[in-house]
Amino acid sequence: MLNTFDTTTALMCKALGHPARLAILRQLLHEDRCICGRIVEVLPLAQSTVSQHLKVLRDAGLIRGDVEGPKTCYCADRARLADLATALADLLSASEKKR
Amino acid sequence: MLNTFDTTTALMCKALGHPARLAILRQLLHEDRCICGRIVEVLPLAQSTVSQHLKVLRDAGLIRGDVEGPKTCYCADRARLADLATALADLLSASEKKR
DNA sequence: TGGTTTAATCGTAAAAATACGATAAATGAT
DNA sequence: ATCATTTATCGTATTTTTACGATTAAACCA
Repeated sequence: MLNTFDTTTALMCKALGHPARLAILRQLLHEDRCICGRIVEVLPLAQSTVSQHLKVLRDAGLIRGDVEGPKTCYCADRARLADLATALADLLSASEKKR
Repeated sequence: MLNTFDTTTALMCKALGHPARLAILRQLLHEDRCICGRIVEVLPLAQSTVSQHLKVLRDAGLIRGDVEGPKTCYCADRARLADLATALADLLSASEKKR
């Protein structure tokens, strides 16, 4: 009754299920690439908290982070986000067929 | 930096951010309408727990529940789910334009 | 009316999430 | 080599989530 689809989709949804993380993702989509410090500037949260949120997003596969010297440059994984949007749309369309 | 979009979208994502709730939604999409007891049959969770998950989904606007005598008949709000899929897709396409 | 069925709510325990400051680790600059 | 910058991680307190059994409330049936 709960399958792989559920757990991976739920993981992504869960990652987006916090306003701060959604804001972080939007920031990354907007600026394309940015370092942790930039996000700390924009959000009213401590550096350690932002770092924690970035980890959640990364673990869900929604963003990637390249270490560049002492900095880490983050960017959104657009394909994964597209996958999620598709997964939700598919959930709907699969059930439409049998109506 | 965190707006209405973020909070409402995050609320829906958060509701979907648990495998059991995703399974419940899928069940409702599949069977179109079903009562709480039916979901309890399908999931390995206690009645009170299922009821709690149904409340979370309802508060997020993803499902609706009609009281029918002693039973409550739940159904998925397809429009809201479509809205979420669209919101995520828009998030992407809005950022594509400026690349 | 009394008993049954159904679902919500209450109370509660355990686990997870959230936020922070402090610290550590790594790199770059002087 | 030392110092500054940047980010991850640690430790921790607080809040929230999750799950359960027990109880309540409402409606139906006999």
